[in-house]
Amino acid sequence: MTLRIFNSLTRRKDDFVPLDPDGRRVSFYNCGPTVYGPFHIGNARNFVVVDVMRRWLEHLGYTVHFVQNITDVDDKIIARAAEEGIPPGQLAEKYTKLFFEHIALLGVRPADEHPRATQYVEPMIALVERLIAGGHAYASEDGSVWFEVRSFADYGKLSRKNIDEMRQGERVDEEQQRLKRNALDFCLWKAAKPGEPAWDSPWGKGRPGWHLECSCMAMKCHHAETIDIHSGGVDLQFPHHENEIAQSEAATGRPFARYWIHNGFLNIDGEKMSKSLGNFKTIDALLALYDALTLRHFLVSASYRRELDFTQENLEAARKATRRYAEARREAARVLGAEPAADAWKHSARARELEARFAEAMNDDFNTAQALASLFDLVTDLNTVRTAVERGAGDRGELEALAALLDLFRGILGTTANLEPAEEAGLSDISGQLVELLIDVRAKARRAKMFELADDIRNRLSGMGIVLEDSPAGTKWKRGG
RNA sequence: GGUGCGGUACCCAAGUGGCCCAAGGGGGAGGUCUGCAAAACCUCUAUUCGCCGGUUCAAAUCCGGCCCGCACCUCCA
Repeated sequence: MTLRIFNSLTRRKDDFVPLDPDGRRVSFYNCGPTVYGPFHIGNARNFVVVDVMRRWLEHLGYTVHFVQNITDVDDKIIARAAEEGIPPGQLAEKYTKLFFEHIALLGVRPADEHPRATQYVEPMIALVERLIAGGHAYASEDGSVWFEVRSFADYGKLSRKNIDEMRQGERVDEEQQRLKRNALDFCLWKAAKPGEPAWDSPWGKGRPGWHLECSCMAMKCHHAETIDIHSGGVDLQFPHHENEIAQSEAATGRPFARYWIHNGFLNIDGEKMSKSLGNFKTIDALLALYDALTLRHFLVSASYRRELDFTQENLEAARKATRRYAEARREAARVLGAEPAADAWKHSARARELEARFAEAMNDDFNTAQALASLFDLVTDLNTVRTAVERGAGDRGELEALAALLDLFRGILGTTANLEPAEEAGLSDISGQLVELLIDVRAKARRAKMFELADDIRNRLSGMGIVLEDSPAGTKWKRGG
């Protein structure tokens, strides 16, 4: 069973075979954030789905070298810094820090490397010189350097755009048009205006163009001119990734990336979420409404290529779905008393069957939506076996196996217990003790068949957000409901 | 104008030639358990996959036409 990846370059699901002769090492590059503000849940979708892909590749036994850049110098950063009255570098630093904090809240692991554009200016300049030497780029009178699109025959191969059919001249900067030979030519090196962050270059003071960074850092960090996987949102397909291909391949004469992965947009109430539309939701704002497990589950509940609509109803459904497996796992832990061995699932035929279904789904272009079907079937079995064990009739080994398998699935999707809301938290020690006291009083009332009193206690606690659940083993309580 | 994506039950969402009278989640209905609830479990909730034709022994899946919605061609994950 091999992994198949939908490759934007071929528009097919291609078998995944890494370039590494041993077939073990995988070079993976994801376009990271431009740190001019906090990222939003739409950006988070990319970070999360790519995190899941990375985890799956590792699960399959690959050694993944995962690189995600941080664009810490760019027009928007400069503009925003001016608004806030602080140096651009300081603004970038602030939001870089916030980026790491926010991905951590969503359970997204940091990349193996997070190169920053400002640390790679030297090799970027070298790349520009190489392109000029090869006749693919030219400097304009202001000290900027442009990539000459018509010099690269394959231009448009990723986004299937034909240079002649594009709406040339529409919405273009007039000043830039004057400097460029062709409207589609894009900036490799941008001449600095006074006061802007700038580096010395053969063309004068300036800063690297956005597209250039990714080409340069992808090749540098992977020590290769061809990498295995390159990913980003669909909106980056054109022009960003198209331009990356053009400048990289024009320079090296080799394929730049072998598998191009593009995730679909996250809409909000049916409309595209974006920073420019201003309808975005940041992670900290969202975490006040939904727990991290819910957000992450929601983001993996549909296949990554599809559009996903962020609505209150959808999030509420996701929240309930996560409670289903979180609760099941907690109950299993309670009954088991000890953590199962990580590979305990291998001892159960049923678990192996569920694992095979999960793997089949994930190998089919990271189909997390379908993988979840296997996860939920597992949850049903887990609950059934757990109930049986509680009644002294079930197979403990089976319970351990299923619990271990649930951990495995959640580990791959990243919908792990550490993202769960702390349901029993939020009450001070004394309040918790008072709840216990009321439960004891109620138990006595029930034994005395004083059901009216018992129900009154339960109802009033429920009114305070404390839910009681009776079972043969005693009464449990939790917050919410 | 060009290039793509999508339309599957009340909602979300897999499935892209026979395993599909269509997975899974949410919601709803009934049941088991329970003093009653809750939770859990069981059953039911699309003979049908935007519409119309066609190909095929066989189509949600392929082809053609049409109707809707969305994105990209400009910074954007």
